[in-house]
Amino acid sequence: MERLFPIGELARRAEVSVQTVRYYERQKLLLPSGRKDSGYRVYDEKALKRLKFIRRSKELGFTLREIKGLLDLRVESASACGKAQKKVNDKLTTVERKIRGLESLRKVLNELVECCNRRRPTEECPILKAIEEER
Amino acid sequence: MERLFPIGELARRAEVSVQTVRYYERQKLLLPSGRKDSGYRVYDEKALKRLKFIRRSKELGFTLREIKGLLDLRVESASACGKAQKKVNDKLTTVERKIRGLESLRKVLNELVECCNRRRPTEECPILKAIEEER
DNA sequence: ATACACTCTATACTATACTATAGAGTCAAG
DNA sequence: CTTGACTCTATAGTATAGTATAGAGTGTAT
Repeated sequence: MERLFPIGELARRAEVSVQTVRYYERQKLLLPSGRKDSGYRVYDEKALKRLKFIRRSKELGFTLREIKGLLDLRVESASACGKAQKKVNDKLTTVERKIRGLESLRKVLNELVECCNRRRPTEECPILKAIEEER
Repeated sequence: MERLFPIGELARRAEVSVQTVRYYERQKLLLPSGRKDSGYRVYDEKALKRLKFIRRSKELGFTLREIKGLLDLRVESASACGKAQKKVNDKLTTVERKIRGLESLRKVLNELVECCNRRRPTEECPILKAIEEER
């Protein structure tokens, strides 16, 4: 028997607001595990994981629509793994491009720190050099 | 003498709309290099670089406010390099957390592909394993 | 000199992702 | 058995980041 908990606890543990959880439900991103007789939503640990995944993915620059796509990959994988493969590869391409962009930005930020450390503040240190890669 | 070009060419080359360029100007993110007598905006290659930087940063999940912060780092670096160092380090922390999140997501996506390749479609392949790291 | 693409300002509208509020019901500790 | 924190639905409002349109002027190729 897994422990169930109400929306307030879910929201607190995922560090989002209760309204946001209900909003995600309307957007079909996160359904409650069930309802009490009173109508109160109840959630389990899996729902909490899913909500944390949503929050973190948003921080990585995915829209709710894209996040839904990512979560659907899992659902489809059991029944139609082959069909989903192209989708997964598309997501991989996107993720890898984001990683390259961020690594380029990290490099330039590190160069900025170096400029400061070496007391050469008049150097160019151009942050615009970052993320110049073409698609 | 550097070649100057109008807003339409700038927008086309940065792959954004003309309205978006004017919107960024209102948000003080990108000023034209100058104006013609007619009032037409003119831009140079540096402005194009800046606009591309804005577009790419947005794809990496930064808000316009955050992008402004990144671009201001460069401006401040010449005059007050020392003072800006904490800011740069904060940005580095953010960027590195994003990279780790994306690498975790990439790992899970690769596992999904592997599951398909090995014809083991009934495995769990749980995408929820991704991005579980706590802050 | 005219036609057609481009630009100007100002304003209004849209999509996404929340956030707040009202008014009513529920839960649980003392 | 009450009181205070929590939850419910429904609806409205907000912030961000554009997008669209109107009405007027500009640039330039023929």
